[in-house]
Amino acid sequence: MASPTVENYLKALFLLSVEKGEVNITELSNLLQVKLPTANSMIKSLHEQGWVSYEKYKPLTLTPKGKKKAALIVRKHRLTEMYLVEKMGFGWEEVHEIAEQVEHIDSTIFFERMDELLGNPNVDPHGSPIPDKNGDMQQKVYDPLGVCLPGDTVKLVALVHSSSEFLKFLNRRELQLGAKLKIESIEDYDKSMVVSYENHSFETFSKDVCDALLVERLG
Amino acid sequence: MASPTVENYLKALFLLSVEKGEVNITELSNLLQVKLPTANSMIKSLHEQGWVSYEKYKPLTLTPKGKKKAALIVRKHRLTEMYLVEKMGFGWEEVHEIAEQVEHIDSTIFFERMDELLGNPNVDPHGSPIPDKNGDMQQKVYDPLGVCLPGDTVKLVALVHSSSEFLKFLNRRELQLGAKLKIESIEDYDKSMVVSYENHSFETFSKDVCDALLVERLG
DNA sequence: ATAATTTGTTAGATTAACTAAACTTATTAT
DNA sequence: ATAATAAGTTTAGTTAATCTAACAAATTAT
Ligand SMILES: [Mn+2]
Ligand SMILES: [Mn+2]
Ligand SMILES: [Mn+2]
Ligand SMILES: [Mn+2]
Repeated sequence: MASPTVENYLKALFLLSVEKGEVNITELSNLLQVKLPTANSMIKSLHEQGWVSYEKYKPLTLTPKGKKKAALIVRKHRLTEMYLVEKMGFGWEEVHEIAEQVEHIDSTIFFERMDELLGNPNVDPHGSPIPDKNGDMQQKVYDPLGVCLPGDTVKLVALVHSSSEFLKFLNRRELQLGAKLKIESIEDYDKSMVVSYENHSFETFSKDVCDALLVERLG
Repeated sequence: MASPTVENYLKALFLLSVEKGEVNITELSNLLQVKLPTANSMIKSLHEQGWVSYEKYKPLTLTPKGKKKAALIVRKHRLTEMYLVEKMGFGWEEVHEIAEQVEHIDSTIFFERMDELLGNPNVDPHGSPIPDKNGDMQQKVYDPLGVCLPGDTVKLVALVHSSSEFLKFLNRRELQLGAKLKIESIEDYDKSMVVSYENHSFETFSKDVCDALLVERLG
């Protein structure tokens, strides 16, 4: 059994390679909040154990075995977040911290029961995909709101990142996944957008926010 | 924050001192499945950190601080077991292993939400008391079925131990907490008892089993 | 092409949790 | 009272995970 520490490294490698492709040790050490030599020596050990492909001074990749292992941890994390929101009434900004711990629980039945009770969801409360039992994850490619045009009607389906600050920002504006947004106008100067949804008319979102909101075009 | 290892030591000390009063290091090391010197050096460290009162060659006791800490871990364990049974549909024989891990999760809101959703239970699925938020646990003193007499009618309220083998034994006989038992007769030779309950008439239980079933007298 | 900067590696140390082996103290049996 | 056994302690050593400091390689800027 891999330790929680090892599991966190594998998960970090997986998530970084999903968003970037290549992973270098500096990014990894930043994400995990450890010093570079710590990550370096852990990588050597992960390499020896067959989780990671590694050559000195080259970028890192997970082996197929490592990738599957990591995906199954991500699965546990995201199922947990979904369970916490759907069955225990937590807000989407509260669940990551808890899931960060629950993901290390070693119990097949526990996560299978969660999955059943949730009706086999394929996305988490932030719209991120949940890998299946084989560790296969299909990452859909969505447009950020930022690339849409005035007059477009879109549905909010996922987020680029899910920091609790960002989630609380969205909470304050009552913006949830599934919301239908209409783009009223775009400010040419700073690319901020004025949008309407539900009972919010003419909310203004900065470019930063727009680029973090992933949408599906409607109609 | 105490590590899971330290938490398991504190919990073990707490549970051993509830059932025996005094704790010696050998029992502790047996329960935790570590060698005697391992437990010995951990005890020195727990002593230095103020969790345990300790003098060489003397039995161990938790300090008030250690006792409270331990009780709150037991609280998390037992709330978890209750949640798994009541809200997730697990059998009482399946939950201990999972709770053994979940008890180490560091999240006030998580366990408070569990407690709420369960309606602030004060016993776990095996009838063991759940310490309150201050770490106070009132251990009720029940009679084992073994001390009852023919003709007595009693209610099963708790178990002396909850090994999954014992729980599966009870499952096979459809005997659950809350069941009303009538003692039909006692075999003088081996002190085994013939009891009736629900739609089970004349089940025979060995002395060992009778001593592990805690009951409340009725009528 | 050389220098400066960034990135990655190695060496040496620390702490937590564990072990086996040797030793000491306490308890029990003769 | 002495010997035997059980219980507890110490010593020396391992592995995992971390750190700081020093060094080396690769990349980027001049
Ligand atoms: Mn998360
Ligand atoms: Mn984690
Ligand atoms: Mn239990
Ligand atoms: Mn535990």
